[in-house]
Amino acid sequence: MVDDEMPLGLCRGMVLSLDTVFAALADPTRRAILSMLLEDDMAVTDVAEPFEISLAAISKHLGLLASAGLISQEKRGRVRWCKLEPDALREASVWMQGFGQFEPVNLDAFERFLAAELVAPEAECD
Amino acid sequence: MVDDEMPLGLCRGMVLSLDTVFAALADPTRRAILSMLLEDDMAVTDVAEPFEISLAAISKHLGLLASAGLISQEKRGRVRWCKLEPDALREASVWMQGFGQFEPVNLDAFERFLAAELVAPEAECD
DNA sequence: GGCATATTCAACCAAATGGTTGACGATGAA
DNA sequence: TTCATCGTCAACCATTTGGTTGAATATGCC
Repeated sequence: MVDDEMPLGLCRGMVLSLDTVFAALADPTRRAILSMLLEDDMAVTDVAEPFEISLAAISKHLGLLASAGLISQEKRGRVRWCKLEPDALREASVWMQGFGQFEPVNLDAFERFLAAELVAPEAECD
Repeated sequence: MVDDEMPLGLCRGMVLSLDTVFAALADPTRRAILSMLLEDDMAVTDVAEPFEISLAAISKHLGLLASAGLISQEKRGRVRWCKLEPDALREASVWMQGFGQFEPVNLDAFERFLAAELVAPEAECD
């Protein structure tokens, strides 16, 4: 596809961050990691602790999140600290707003959502 | 992974819609299609017209968007009309806005440095 | 130095993804 | 009826993804 022919101003390089951000968010393990980092910064090992997959797999997930800009990582001593970077979501969020006249910026809705989808394993999750 | 041990209430089947919605949004062709449908409903052939990939590939993309709930498809005559369903974005949008809204608790100098350093170069997209 | 801990790397694997082509069913038009 | 159009299906292919394991690298501690 040639840029001139691309619909609605899409052009290569511009969409890369949307690609990577949305792809990063498409995985439930990575979303769970982001939720954990919402509480506090964490070391890689501690991030991995609740999951059953290998540490190497978690390390890959963290690398992907970092390359999408959703987290940052800083090595102090032998521990690599992972920190949420919520700003990276802004571009994607703005993109999504373009499609909706959803009620914008509703933190109540978010908290309800977290309650329902993230922090409530009791819901028939036998 | 056993559900009991899953962090933050993740359990299978529950997060499926976020998975599929974000995965659908992770592809630039599909986002372009959604942008086109923002203007008006379109037939599959017309959706495919600006792209260089095959009609079959576009058909697959549309099927994926439909299964994610982001569009609906209705066959009238021999034409299948595609229609944007922006409501499907609401859940994902709420999820993202929640993260974006959290004022970073511990935004220190290092992170600010990273943010400045890693900001994508302004893509001049006419 | 020697050992344990923290994390990544490299090689591999299975499954999913995004694309192709050609055949096919369904529909509208001549 | 015959033909062109609309769209999907099936089979295939290359690449990416998400996982594994085992080795390697860094760092902290005794």
